[in-house]
Amino acid sequence: MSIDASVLERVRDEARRLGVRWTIQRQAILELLANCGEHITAEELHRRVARQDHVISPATVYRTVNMLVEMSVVSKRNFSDGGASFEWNLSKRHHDHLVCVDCGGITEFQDESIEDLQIAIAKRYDFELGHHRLDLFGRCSACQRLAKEKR
Amino acid sequence: MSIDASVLERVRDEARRLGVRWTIQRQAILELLANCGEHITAEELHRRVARQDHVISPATVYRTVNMLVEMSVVSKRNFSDGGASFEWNLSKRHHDHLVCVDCGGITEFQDESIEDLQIAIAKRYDFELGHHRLDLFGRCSACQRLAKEKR
DNA sequence: GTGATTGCAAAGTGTTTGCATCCAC
DNA sequence: GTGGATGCAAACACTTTGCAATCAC
Repeated sequence: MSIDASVLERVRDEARRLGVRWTIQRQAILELLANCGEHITAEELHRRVARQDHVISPATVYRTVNMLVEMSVVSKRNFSDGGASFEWNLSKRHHDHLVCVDCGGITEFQDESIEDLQIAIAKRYDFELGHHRLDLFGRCSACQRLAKEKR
Repeated sequence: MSIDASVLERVRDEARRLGVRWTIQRQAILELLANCGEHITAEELHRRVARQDHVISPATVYRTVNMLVEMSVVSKRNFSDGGASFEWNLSKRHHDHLVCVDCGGITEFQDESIEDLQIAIAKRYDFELGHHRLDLFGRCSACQRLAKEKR
């Protein structure tokens, strides 16, 4: 399943409206981000665009993702040390993450009651809530099995 | 209110038990971490130890905090870009964070029902839950007032 | 044509590492 | 005395920036 092309067009048009020129590189990065579905680092993004055909410099990747973050098209996350990862923001409900500390795998989940509780907490502290992040770290079922076998 | 000295002694003894030598630098870093009460970056930690009296290199600060993270005495967090911060782990209940995007201020809070919900979610995904982090980003009440005045 | 965007290389951060010296044990 | 810890500087990984050439408009 790939993202509806009209969504990409809307991003492009919004960018143009802001006086931004639409280049092959930007289109390629946008498409990758929209369709990779997972969290992707700038480095990996660069590798994939370069593989497709066009030469692209890391600088352009960074400049573009920063622009997209600015436009709220993708969001930036710091799961751990090393590079940040980027994630497609549009056409997806808010969700949080289960991060496996063994394999690094990320499972997304969503839970309405947690969202509600967060709103209640923000209110309690007179805090004007923007976004939030909830990451649960632990061991996924596959890695649990693996760990048991090794024992 | 400063941390009970016996807690620091216990950390030192545990380190020695692991074959680690206890130096003036390590003692200074440990004390600062235990008593600063907030989240502190390696850079700030370095500045404060250096100010006290002893010369200390950034390398030593990094080596020491990494050791303390390894020992679970402090935990490391990546709130945003730039340096990670470190936070005293002992003698403190688990809590989460309200991060003000305007002033960068961090308010801690704890909420039992959120903790419970997280356990339920982990169970749902057959996930062996270790630690977790929940950060709410937004604007603290002081910055809300400031923003209103400017308008 | 004009000015924004690109690639490149250089500069910047934050953090780690190699090595000779030093010091806790 | 011995081996682990330190300071220093160099190396690192990730990201940003200056600049001339290029390309979208």
